[in-house]
Parts: sequence; C-alpha cells; structure tokens
Amino acid sequence: MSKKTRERILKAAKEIGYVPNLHASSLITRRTGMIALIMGDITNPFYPEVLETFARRLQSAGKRVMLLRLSRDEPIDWALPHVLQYQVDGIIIATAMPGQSVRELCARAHAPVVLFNRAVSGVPVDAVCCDNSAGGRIVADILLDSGHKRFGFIAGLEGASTSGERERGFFERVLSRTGEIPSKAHGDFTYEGGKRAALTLFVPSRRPDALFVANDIMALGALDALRIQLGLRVPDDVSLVGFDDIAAAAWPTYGLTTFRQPIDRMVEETLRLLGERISNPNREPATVLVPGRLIPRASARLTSLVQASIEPVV
Amino acid sequence: MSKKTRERILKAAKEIGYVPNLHASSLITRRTGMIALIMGDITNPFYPEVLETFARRLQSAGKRVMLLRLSRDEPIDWALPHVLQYQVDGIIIATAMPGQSVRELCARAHAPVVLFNRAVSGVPVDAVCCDNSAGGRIVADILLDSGHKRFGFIAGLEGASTSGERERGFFERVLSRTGEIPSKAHGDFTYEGGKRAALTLFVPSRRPDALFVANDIMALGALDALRIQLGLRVPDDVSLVGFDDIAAAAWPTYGLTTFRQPIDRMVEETLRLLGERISNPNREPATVLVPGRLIPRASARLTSLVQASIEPVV
DNA sequence: AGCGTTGCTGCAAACGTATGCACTAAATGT
DNA sequence: ACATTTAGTGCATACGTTTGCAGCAACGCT
Repeated sequence: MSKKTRERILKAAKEIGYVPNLHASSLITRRTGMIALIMGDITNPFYPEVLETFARRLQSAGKRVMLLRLSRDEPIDWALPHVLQYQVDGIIIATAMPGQSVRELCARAHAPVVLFNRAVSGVPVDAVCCDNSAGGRIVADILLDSGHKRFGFIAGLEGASTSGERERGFFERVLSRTGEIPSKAHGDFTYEGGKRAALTLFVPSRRPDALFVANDIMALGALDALRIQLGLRVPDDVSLVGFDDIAAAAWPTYGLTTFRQPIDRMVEETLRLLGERISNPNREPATVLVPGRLIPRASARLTSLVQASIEPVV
Repeated sequence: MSKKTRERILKAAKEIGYVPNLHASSLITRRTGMIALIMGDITNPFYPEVLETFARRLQSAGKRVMLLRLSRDEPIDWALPHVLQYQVDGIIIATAMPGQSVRELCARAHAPVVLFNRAVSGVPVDAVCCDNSAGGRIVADILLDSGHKRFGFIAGLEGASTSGERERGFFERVLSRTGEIPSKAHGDFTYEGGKRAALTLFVPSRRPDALFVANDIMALGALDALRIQLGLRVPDDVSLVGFDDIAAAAWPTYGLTTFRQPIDRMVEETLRLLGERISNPNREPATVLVPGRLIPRASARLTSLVQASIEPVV
C-alpha cells in the first residue's frame, strides 16, 4: 500500500479511538499473544524477582501475561481449565509443589507447557531447573573443606522437588565424605518456618556447626533465630548457607552465604523452550539444567583455600 | 433442561476435551472476565503483597488477572492501548509514579479505571489511597510526644504522590509544633537508596534524633546504614519509623516501628469501586481514603504514655 | 381426541477480525 | 493505443460462541 493512504487510515483510526479487538482477531489467527504464568507463593522474595523477569521479557516480546496465583493447597488441575478457556499461546508453571497429574494435564492441554524450577521425573515435559543437586554437593564440599564437622539441613515443603534435590546432593556428599547423615528439619519455605526449624535442630545435645538451608528466606529466619533467640555467633559458632540469593541476602546485617540461582538465564531458557514448542509442538521434550554459583559472604566460615577456589562473579 | 441430558452433555464434553472459547463468547457478551493490573516496581516487598491480595480476590471472584509491569521510566500511556486491545473489563493502576496524562487516558479508555495508592488531584477518577498525610502527622506526633528534637525525612521518588503526602503531613506537624522543618534526602523507594539517603542526612553537624522514612524497604536500608556504617544505636541514638509494614519490618533483627497500610482493606475498596463503575459507568468518581495504623516496635523510642495511647492491634 | 406444557433440536443472525478473490482505477511500460 | 503492473475497493467466508425463535416429539391433563 502507499504511504499516503497508510497515514490517512492511521489518522482516522486515532480520531475515532479505534483499537483492534484482539479477541476477534485471535479467533481467526489462533494466536492470542497471551502467556499464562502459574505461580505459587509470591511472598518468598525469590518469586517476585522471577515474576518481574518473566513479565519484563514477555512484555518486550509483545506478549501479555495472564497471572494465576495458586495457593499452597490448590492443585494445578484447578488452574488449567481456566487458562485453556483463554486459548493462551503457552503456559509456564512455576510453583514449587509438584503435582501428581502434571503428565495428563499437559497431554490434555494442547497448549505448550514449560515447567520452571520444578522437576517431574519420567514425565515428558519441557522443564528448566537450576542444578539443585549440584548446588547441594558444592555447598557440602566447601563446608567440609573448611573443616566443619556436624551438619544440619532445613528442608522446604514436604514433596517439593527443589528442596528434595538440594537435600539429596548435600546428603550424598556429606555421607560419602564423613559417613554420617546431617540432621534435618522442615521449614515450609517461609521465614517463620526457617526460624522454627532452626530452633528444633539446635538442641544442646548435638549442635550442628554448619547449617544448609534449602531457601534464602528460611535461612534468614534461621539466622535470626540462631543469633537472637539462641545467642549464637554466625559464623563463629555455626556456618550458615542458603539457596537462591535474594536481595536481602546481600544486606550487611545478614551477609548470607548462598547458592545463587541465575534467574535471568533460567527465564531465558524457559522462554526459549516455550518458543520452540510453540513453533514445533511435536518436538521431543527437553530438560534444561542451568548451573548456579556459590556467593560467599559473611555467614559461613570458609578457609582461604576454599575462598580462593570459588570462581569470582564476573 | 433435565438432569439426565445435562450429565450426558457434560460427559461428552469432557471426553473430547472441550473447553469453551472465551474469546468467541466475549465477542458477543462484551465481557472478558479479565482485569488488567498495572504495577510498577515489584521488588519493593510491599507490592508482592498487594499483587498477591489482588490476585487472590480476583481469582475467587472468577476473574483473570492480566499483569502489566511498568518500568520506572515507562509511562502509563504505553500500557493502555495494549490492555484495551484485550477489552479488559476493568483496569487497576498501582504504580507509585503519577502520570501527567491519566485524565485523558481514562477518558479515552472506555474501560473502568481505579487508581490504587496513587492520588491525582483534581482529576475525576476513582481512587483508593491510604491516608498518607494523616500517617505523616501521626508519626510526627508520637515522635514529638516522646521528646525527639531534630527530625529527618527520607523521601521516595521525586514526584510520587504517596511519598509527597506522607512528607506533607509530617512536615506540617513538625513545623507547627517546633517551628523547624526536618532535614530531607531522597532515597528512590529502594533499600540501597534508603541507605545512601541516611548517610547524607547523618552528617556530624546536625544529626537527627528521629528519622521518618517514606517506605519500609528504604527504612531497612537506612537502619542498616545507621547501625553498621555509622555505628549508631537504634533507638538509643536515633528513632526510626517506616511506612507500609512489610513482613521484614517485624523480623526481630529489625523490629521496625512503622505505619501499616491495611492492604486487605485497600484492595477490597478498590475492587468495590471497580465493580460499581463496571455496573454503572456514569457514576460520580469517588476517592476512598483508608486509615492506617501505627505499629510500635523496637526501632523508635516512645515514652510509655505514647505507647499507651496507640490503639492496640485487635 | 384435543390442548397445553415440557424438553430438546435446528436454524439464523450477530460479535470484530483475517484472508482470499474479483474487480476497478490509476500508473507505467512497450 | 494497448498490455502490464500497482494500489485500492468490495465481497464472501470463516473463527466459536450467544441469543432468540421456530419446530417437533412426548407427556399428562380435561
């Protein structure tokens, strides 16, 4: 078409306040431009960062975000039909809790699905995870190399794959190098839960000198409990390591040593997988394991040799 | 219709995996069941709580949430057309920064709009705000009543109405009771900004003995700066009061005295206004001012008389 | 048998857009 | 002058619902 008429049309459209109706157009094109984002607990500061990253990237790709917020006890099954009614182009599931029926749901849903930070063994679904078990092993190694002897672990929710994998890597390594298994308690991925769990682990009889926490927000709760309620010095009396690297971990009051999940990379990979599946629905499902990195801070006593071995943040 | 056929239909629908296409239905019914939620910075922990509350309530009302995340420098103007294309039933704007053109945008958008925590003077738009200036006055009063003499204030972003109103209430009251105006610095609603602002305010020459911060996350930054970088004792050397009552304010490490914004009430009012405007688009616009409440904690030195005057949380 | 009610099927129009085709008008080429 | 390309208009069909109306069979009632 010619430039002149193009401008004429656009001007007229603006005058009468015309905006195309995407519902009508989506009927024909079979594309809605909407991506559903199913999230669990947003009060854990890790997830606002994830949400933020997804929202920003999807927006700059011209997509809209339909947000589904799932309570701890609401199953994913509940959300799927609602989302499917809107014919979303893709679905990202970023809830920590595993669902028993993800397989059939994904099969039933013709929409492309990618799991974010949520492993489902033996199910052919696209998924992106941080390498949780490697994280657990690395944390075990640096604590062992720095001379710690008695290990404790605070897990998240019973059944959450992320917590489980971190635990597995940590326990395996500690067991193989010391012959003992760490003591363990359950926080429920919350600050208060971490606090409570720390108190149950630190009974006088066998006090850990190193504590690995499945999640930063729980680690902050544990740290407060250790310092304030138990009067312990960190890291002199006990070393503390978390997982995620939320913003508060870097605050000088806490200085939490933690294993960072590279949110940007993980989001990027998630959107890549989603895009590929949208353009080729029959592609073989893939699981992407993104490596994390230890961020040493004040809360863990590490020998200088160990410090030196940690690759610096570029 | 009879029960028997009803069940027969539902069963058949389930078998072939039928889900109604809401885009088609919305063409005819002119209702999409979607509410757009336009938010600014989600990394300030106050907003995930807001988002959480909106999402939960809208979901249980059978509505879907379309989330628009606006960077600090993106104008609202950018988001509106995108949202309108999807014919959302309503729009909730919850960004701290004011827009110059909200008026005409709301006029142009035929969709119902409600502003959350965002005052626009002289513009006929539905809006819900915490009573920010009253909060500022109350904070000034309890600090004055407890014998503080030299006041400081940390503002948020230049031009944010919330910060401005809190400042106004605080300054007016301090001025009328002492004849002096507080010193002032700008954080930008972030932890790091609060830290920097505190450092600029606490030059040796005229150190405040009471600091009011427009926002909890900045207050935490300020608290860390005071304690760790300046070696001051809180509240012995300086009293600190924040605004919002985010979760971290209650952590024992901080124990931040703060003015709580009742998120639940504010969200409820917002949805009520939105609902009313949807059912009656020509209704006179209203501004709802929700009262907040001071939550006394360890970070402010308050006399027992003042303590006793604060109405307890029920 | 005639009548009204009930439960269901079938048909048609409408929502606002995309897509393709036929057609006209204007501009360019030989 | 004629053929060819280019720009634009007009029309029909389709997307998957909602809504209303006409039609039909089965049923119980007088």
